Amino acid sequence: MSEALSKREQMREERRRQILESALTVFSQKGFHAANVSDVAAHAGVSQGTIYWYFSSKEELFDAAIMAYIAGFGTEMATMLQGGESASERLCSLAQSMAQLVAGVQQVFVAFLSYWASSQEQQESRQFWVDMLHEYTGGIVAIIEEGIRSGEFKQVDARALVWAMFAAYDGLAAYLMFIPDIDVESVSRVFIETLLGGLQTE
Amino acid sequence: MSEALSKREQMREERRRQILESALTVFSQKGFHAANVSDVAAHAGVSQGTIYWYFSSKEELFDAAIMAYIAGFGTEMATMLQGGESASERLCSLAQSMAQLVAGVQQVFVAFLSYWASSQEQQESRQFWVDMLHEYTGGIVAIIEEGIRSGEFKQVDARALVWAMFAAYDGLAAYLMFIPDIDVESVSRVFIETLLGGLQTE
Amino acid sequence: MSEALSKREQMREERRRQILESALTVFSQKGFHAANVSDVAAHAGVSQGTIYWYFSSKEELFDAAIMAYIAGFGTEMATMLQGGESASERLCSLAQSMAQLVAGVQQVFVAFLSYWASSQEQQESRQFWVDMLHEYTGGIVAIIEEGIRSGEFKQVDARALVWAMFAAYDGLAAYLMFIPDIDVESVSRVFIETLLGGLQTE
Amino acid sequence: MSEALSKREQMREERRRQILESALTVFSQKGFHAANVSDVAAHAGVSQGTIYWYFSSKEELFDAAIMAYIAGFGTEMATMLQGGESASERLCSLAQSMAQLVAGVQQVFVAFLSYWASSQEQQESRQFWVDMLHEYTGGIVAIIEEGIRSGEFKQVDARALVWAMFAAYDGLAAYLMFIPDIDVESVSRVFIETLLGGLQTE
DNA sequence: TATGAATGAGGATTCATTCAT
DNA sequence: GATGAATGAATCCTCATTCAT
Repeated sequence: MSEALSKREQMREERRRQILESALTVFSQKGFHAANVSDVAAHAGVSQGTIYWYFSSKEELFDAAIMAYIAGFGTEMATMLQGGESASERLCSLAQSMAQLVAGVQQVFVAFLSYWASSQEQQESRQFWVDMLHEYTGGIVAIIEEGIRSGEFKQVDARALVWAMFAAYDGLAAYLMFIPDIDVESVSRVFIETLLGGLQTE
Repeated sequence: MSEALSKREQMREERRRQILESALTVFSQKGFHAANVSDVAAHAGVSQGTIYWYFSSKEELFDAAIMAYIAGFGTEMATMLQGGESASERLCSLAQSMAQLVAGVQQVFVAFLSYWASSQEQQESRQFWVDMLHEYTGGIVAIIEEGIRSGEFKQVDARALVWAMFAAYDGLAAYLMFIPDIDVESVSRVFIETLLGGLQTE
Repeated sequence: MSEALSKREQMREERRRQILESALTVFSQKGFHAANVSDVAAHAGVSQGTIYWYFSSKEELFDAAIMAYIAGFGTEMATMLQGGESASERLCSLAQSMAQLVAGVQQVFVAFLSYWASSQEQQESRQFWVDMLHEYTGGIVAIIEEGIRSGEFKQVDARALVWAMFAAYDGLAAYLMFIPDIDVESVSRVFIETLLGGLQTE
Repeated sequence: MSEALSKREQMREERRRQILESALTVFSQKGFHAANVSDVAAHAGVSQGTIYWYFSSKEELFDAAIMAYIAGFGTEMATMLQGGESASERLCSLAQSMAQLVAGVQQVFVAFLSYWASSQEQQESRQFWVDMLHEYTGGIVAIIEEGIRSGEFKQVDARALVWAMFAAYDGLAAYLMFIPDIDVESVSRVFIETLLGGLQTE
């Protein structure tokens, strides 16, 4: 009995994941407004009614999809922060990882930017993302401050600098959408080298 | 006769501008999809039909509004590039100006992004925007290369660096939409100082 | 003064005719509903406003165009009725003329059929057309009755037969719209010969 | 299961038929352009959205309605061709049937004509209608040619004559729209008798 | 007179959501 | 649980008509 139930729940969970994946794909491709619930349903291979059995509205579906995406993103971020010995090296390897991420992120990023931009209300996913962003940047701020403490880096407002860094990568993601010939990797390299040059003492 | 004509044309031009302004405002606030043509009409104080007398579709209206905005942007850009003597000083003053612009740009930027993301076709406005971006960045690339030639700056890929710079400001614009407590000015200062630190010889 | 006035009136009359011609063309090509007043204006080389200076509504314009057309049609009809000596010969030559007319009439015929069909009210042009039809058929009824009196034709309900004849030609006009490969002339010949065969005594 | 399914499909088919019937009625009364989708929906007792669940556009709805109508027409036609022994008798009984049909057909015929006249593109329904017309006329052509072979009729271009016959009935249908006092039955009788008189040998 | 601009009601279509089965 | 069908509000756009110049 309990096994039968858990089987059911597994299936339910599986369906949910399947729908969320489709939602992310479709919403990323078309944006929140241009994508239809029926598109998501078709992509997931279920009926529209089913979508509403799992999610109470298009908004909720979008929020859930974004949040699942961001959450999955967390582990990647954690890995990134581990590479290298010195603060400089760690920043370098981080920059490389972020450059690689950019291509995958771009459409999702734009999709939920436009979603948030168009609605006045505070969505759950918005706060979730802000929290995540704080957490992620927090890790890098820590690295820089470590570098400062160890004398490797000059005295700077680490948090401010990290905002700029992150913004640069997200901005690049956006640029890529309409200027596909930007070579993100080399831009990233020049960028981080110059920043490090300005950070390092001496 | 010619005066009467020019009067008409003046009024026509005036109306057009008035509609474009309203369009920019409304589209920026709500995004392309969430904004209605009737919203724009109401904001401009004209009927919906009038909108269609001046623009053949919602898309064209949006395109025109964005293009007018970007074009008007050009003069500001030109002014920015004039401040300061050395390349470093000029970059500094530019950064300050851009930081101030960011707040104003943010919504337009996101509106444009989401519009562009949702439509597969190549709009006129896309190329226009890309050209403008190239033109604007071109000015700054020139400054940096000047700095390199004069020995003030190290040898770097100026264009790549400028992409990163611009992306950082546009990314900040996007961040501002959901993290309003970012102090753009101080972020900008730290950012540009660090970059300059890495750029300058010695 | 009076000359100036009459000049004006001439110009006015000329304009009117010009608009009516364009109206007939445009309405015939697209039908009443699918054609726009602006189409007619463009075709006539005047502004929309001008149309409304000469005609108070789209309906009135259509009515006027149709009535002018039908009226112009009258003279052609009169000529047709003159050819030939015997009643048979006259019917024959008439049939030939009508066959030639069919191609030109077809679109106009359909245009005002659909116009009348879609509106419950009695338009002026409708009655006008009915009157004309009665007049024209009257001429042919007279020919047949003459043939009957002279012993050339059998005793038949001439009016009924003429309705059928006319209907056949208008029906052919309609058929031509979607079956362009009908050879109207030969159909007409066979048709009239057979009818005459049935009409003639012995 | 299969029963449940077929029940659904039955209902679906039923709804479709119901909408098609309403469409035919409404379009025939007002013509394609003057009739609104909402009129059809109201007449069918469904919402506008439902119409679009079954048909993808107003055009397709119209096409489907006309095609269903014409197809249903086929059986009537087949019956008509069976009455009588000699070719003459069969043509006579056919003529009577057609005279009766005319009243019912008239509005549909005009609706279709005006629809087709106003759209340049080749619709599916056009070819369908042409094919049907060929098929229907084909049956009568066969009767006449039979009559010719058996010596009952003179040697004539049967196809041409049949076009004229059909055109006469469709033309009468059109005339009925604005000259309701035509006595179709007597017109038809005189018409066919005269034609037969011309056809028959001796 | 004639024009071009403005109006706004009306209409086709879409789509998030609900519901009966 | 799941589905397909149904809903109807919302939206873009058209176009006959009017108006200021």
